[in-house]
Amino acid sequence: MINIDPRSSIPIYQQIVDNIKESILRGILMPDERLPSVRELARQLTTNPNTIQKAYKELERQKVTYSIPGKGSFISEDFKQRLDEEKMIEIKEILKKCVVEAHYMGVQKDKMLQILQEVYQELEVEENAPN
Amino acid sequence: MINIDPRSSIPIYQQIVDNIKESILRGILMPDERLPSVRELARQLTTNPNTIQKAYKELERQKVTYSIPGKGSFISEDFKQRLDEEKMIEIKEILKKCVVEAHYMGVQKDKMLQILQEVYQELEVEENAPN
Amino acid sequence: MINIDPRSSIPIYQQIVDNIKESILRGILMPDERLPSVRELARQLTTNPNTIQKAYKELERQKVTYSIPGKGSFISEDFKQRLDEEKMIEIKEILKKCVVEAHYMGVQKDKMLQILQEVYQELEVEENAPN
Amino acid sequence: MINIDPRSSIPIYQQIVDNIKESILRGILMPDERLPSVRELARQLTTNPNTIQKAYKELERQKVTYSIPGKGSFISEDFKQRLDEEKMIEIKEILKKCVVEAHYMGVQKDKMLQILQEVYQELEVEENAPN
DNA sequence: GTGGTCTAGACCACC
DNA sequence: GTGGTCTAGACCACG
Repeated sequence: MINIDPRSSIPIYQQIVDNIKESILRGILMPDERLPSVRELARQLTTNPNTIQKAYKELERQKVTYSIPGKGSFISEDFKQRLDEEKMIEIKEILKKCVVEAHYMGVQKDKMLQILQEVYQELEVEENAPN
Repeated sequence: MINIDPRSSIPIYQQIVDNIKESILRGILMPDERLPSVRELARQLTTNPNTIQKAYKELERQKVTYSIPGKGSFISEDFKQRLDEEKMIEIKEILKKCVVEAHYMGVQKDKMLQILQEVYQELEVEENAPN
Repeated sequence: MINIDPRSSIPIYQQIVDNIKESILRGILMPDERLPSVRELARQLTTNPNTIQKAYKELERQKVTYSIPGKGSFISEDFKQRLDEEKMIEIKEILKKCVVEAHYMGVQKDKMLQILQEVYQELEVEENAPN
Repeated sequence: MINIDPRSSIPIYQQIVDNIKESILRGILMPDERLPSVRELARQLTTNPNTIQKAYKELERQKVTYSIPGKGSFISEDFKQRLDEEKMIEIKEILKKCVVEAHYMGVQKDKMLQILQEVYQELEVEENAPN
């Protein structure tokens, strides 16, 4: 389920964090579901338990999961953070970088909008709840 | 013109690269325009010349600029790379990460599309060229 | 009566100990009153009897309760330990940590004194015995 | 400056975090001041660099410090977090535990208030700014 | 030189 | 069994 590229410049623990957060969005992981144990996942991914531990702790810090010592790590209830100005700027910054890169590949505005739509479709997330 | 945040986790040389690429998109820097010399920019940003050198080298590698030995670095003609499958996936990956983060801040699909539009407006780029 | 949060980072047995000590202070549990049996409480809290056992043992160690083999655990008479220098330092240390955390939340001295008063009121303890 | 008790049940990295936060409050560490490097402090405290790293990262996560890779870790500007309801409850919980413990040592309300005052004096913090 | 990541292997408390 | 902490030693990118 979790796919890691050890050659990527993105740290392994970060890849795990991203991967799990995406799985939750996809509905593959449900609230209160138990994640593999640190040792178990370490064996699966043939990495060091410390690396998994780091990923799990980061997830817990972000309140994406909660851990019960002696029991395991579990998916939190779905929640929404406060959307403050700072985070809005952060999203915009990443999008801007995306747009700049896209420009150099000849991808223009309407194409980008289309790709964004596709991304949502691939995540199988229908977030446009009817008002 | 170039704004650097030395406290950011993004390497300084990378910030410079991003900054210049954005300026080109905005039309602030025009083709064949000369960039400041390494020493000049290093003084302006009160940073290490080696860092500037690294940024300029990276820009050249990406063919965003070209250099004439003894003259300096210059902005390349506007160009479009071939949009291969690999790069498409790359864009999608970044967008996906953006979408996942946005989800946890309660930002949904239509809001994201709107933000993307805003980003294009702020870049003052009219890329919807007639086909 | 006893409220346990299995997701808390505080060990369950510790939560039980704290909970019972607080109940005694509130006057909910009176001297010589019998605590539920280990099995009984384990069922109530849907937890492992070993955990309850550990909590009861800790309470007895602290002389908060006493046990009569074959009968059960009972609340001790109200007592005051000798206030030695060591324990005074211990209290101060915890308070200091509290003050440091409060500072970073913008809570200042007079507010902290007020909160401390509130805590006493909520515990419904009138400890200002006439000297 | 930093004092560690390796026999304490409190993790070493946590002791370091607490210690530095207290030093900032005392005015011993000032904004933008540089902390010892990870390796340097590890040598001073005869602990492992990883442990120091963990402490420094936790401080950064709490925005108490900021780090510039290749330069070091620095004290952030003084700041106040939003005081939300959740954190208020947290402070109260710790204070309550403090009060319960104090009770068993025969320390009563007025004595506690006095101790709290002393703690503030020892921290040499005069936070009752005139309005 | 710095911080950041990772591995290998150990010990502990908790349930 | 679980997560949490710690040590010892390694490699990397950055400036």
